Amino acid sequence: MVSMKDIATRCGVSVATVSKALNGQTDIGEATRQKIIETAREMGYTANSAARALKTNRTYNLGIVFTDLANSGFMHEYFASTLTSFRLEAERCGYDITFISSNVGGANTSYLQHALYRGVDGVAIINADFYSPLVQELVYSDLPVVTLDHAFNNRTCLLSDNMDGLENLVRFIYGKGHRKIAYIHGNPTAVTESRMTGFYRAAEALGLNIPEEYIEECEYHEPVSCYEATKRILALSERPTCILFSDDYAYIGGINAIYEAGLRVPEDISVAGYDGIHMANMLSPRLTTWQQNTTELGRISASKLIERIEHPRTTPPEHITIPGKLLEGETVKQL
Amino acid sequence: MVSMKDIATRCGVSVATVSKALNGQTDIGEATRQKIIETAREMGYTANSAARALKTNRTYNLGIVFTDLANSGFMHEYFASTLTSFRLEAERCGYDITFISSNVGGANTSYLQHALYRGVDGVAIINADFYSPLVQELVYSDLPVVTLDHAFNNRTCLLSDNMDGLENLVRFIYGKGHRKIAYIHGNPTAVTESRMTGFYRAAEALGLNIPEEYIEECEYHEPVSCYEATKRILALSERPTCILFSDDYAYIGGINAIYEAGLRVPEDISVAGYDGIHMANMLSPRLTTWQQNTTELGRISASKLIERIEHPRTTPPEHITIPGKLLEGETVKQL
DNA sequence: GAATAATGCGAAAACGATTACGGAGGGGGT
DNA sequence: ACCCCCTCCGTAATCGTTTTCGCATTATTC
Repeated sequence: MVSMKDIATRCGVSVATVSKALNGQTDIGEATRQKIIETAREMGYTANSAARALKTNRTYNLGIVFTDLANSGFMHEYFASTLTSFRLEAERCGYDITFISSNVGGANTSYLQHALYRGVDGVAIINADFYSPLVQELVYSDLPVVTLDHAFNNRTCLLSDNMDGLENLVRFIYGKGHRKIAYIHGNPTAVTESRMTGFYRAAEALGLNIPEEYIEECEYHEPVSCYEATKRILALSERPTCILFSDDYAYIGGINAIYEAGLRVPEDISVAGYDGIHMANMLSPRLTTWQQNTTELGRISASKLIERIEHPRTTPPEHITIPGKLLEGETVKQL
Repeated sequence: MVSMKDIATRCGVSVATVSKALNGQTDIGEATRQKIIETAREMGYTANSAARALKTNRTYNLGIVFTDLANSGFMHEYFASTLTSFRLEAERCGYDITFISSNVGGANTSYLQHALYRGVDGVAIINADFYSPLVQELVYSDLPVVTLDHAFNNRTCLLSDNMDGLENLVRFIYGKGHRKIAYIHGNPTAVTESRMTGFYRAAEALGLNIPEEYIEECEYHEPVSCYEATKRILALSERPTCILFSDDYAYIGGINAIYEAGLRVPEDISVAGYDGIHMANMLSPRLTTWQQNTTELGRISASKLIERIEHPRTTPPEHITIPGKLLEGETVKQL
């Protein structure tokens, strides 16, 4: 590997001069700068990020906590998509991305330890168990941190508009004439809480009476558990006219239960999902759902994190809500 | 940040001793070692990977080339899943993962430049345009490299058994009594070529006559283009009894075309996919497909890459094929 | 032409670790 | 008592940068 020293000797200048020339310092003559840049190109010079990081204490590396909780062996489109746009924005700003996990090489280190070891400039927690002490430790460390879909005091955080989303969804369904609406929600998290609040808020505002049996729980992103919850609801003596599912993917299980019961969508029963994954539009009938703006979620979380890294004094922590939008689809029938 | 120097002064030993104690060198007395380890823990010491990398020329970082070609804004489950298990295995061996892209911070660098800058110990090319000169440059550099689903001379590579997969799929369908089999293949890549070969090999071995019109092209993972290709096939005067789709996800488009034509699966027409994504089992009827073993693909590519990094002399490059398996599903009818 | 200011460059320390080499001290063999 | 050999630890160089400070040299001003 060719280093600055090689360039320096070749150009007959000092290493300091090479460094300054290559980094655009102003106290270098234009002629020498050009010569240095040129020979750097010729010799195939590549900077050494480790040396730079050692000296400057900046790595231009962002840590990502992305734990596949469900362990389902593949990534939820919501997270995958958010991650993709996060990465895009980070790279646009000159940052690379490293996964931060809590045990590397058998050594059972903490997230924070790992982040410090790698010297990342900041961390985005995209997907993790927010209640775990390891996450708490990381969040309240000195590192710039942004979290996704879970708010911490005095830390910036990006939220999908879960409450509004569900409220709007219910209002839309209500507008179609439905009064008996069931909700199969996901496992309890901050996200679920928000959505439940939205659900009940709409119900109250609209004067809906929601019997207890209309509320079921399933596991997010798990069609099988959704299939079973759906069966329980379909077995009720007073069946709802519309079922809201925890998410679009789990809905695949729900629709199976519905078909098995010999019902058609939306003729016999209406349904709606949540997430707005790509597939929702491909199904037939097209699924009515609330689309979260993952592109913005990823982009903004990256840019806010970088802002906090580069201008810590002038960037206060904030809680930012990214609005989604209704995908009308065809699965909610006008009554 | 507490460094080795701090520990050294606290323990009344030299920095060298601290380093050796912490790294398990044998020329340190047991008593001093314990004392050093203990105070390191007390003081909350974390090693500095940059300094270590600078000195040792090893980062314990693996580069990943993972370009979302389709730009579909979300990750294909096949790649996402492979990536997940790659990461798992890498972390088990004490390696972290960094994305390598060809332009960071506006500077239009090459993959190789980026990899060298970050000093990764090796690179896995999971998803990229293998014909691009940037990839070629990377593959034939001095860095240890493994590629996925695209073989290069003298470089280790992991292949899903695309040829066998398609051949077995066709044989299975043939076994169910089908003789008129259409194939909507994906856009031309090395993978597509293998699958086509498998398709024709089976056809020839079984004495099938495949008219030209039975072969259509669509874009991988793109239901809309698959929808159109399917329509073209359904419009043929002599309609096939079974259609093979490029992949399970694109199939969503195909099924829509089939339903639109008023046909039922598998009563009126049989279908099969490829990939074996999670959803295939959730659909109703359950999709017949060939499941690629993404878990093994990811795991083995990581372990082979690490092997080549750690024992370059004794690890020859190899081309490894990972077998998949048939998911029978319910979409191929017994004729 | 002298004083001052601006410009261009180098010396050297520092970042935090690793490692080859050497040396002190103690124990054992003869 | 002598020599040799372990055991255990320190010295110092080194990895490739960045950055402060200072020193020449040249330009500017009166």
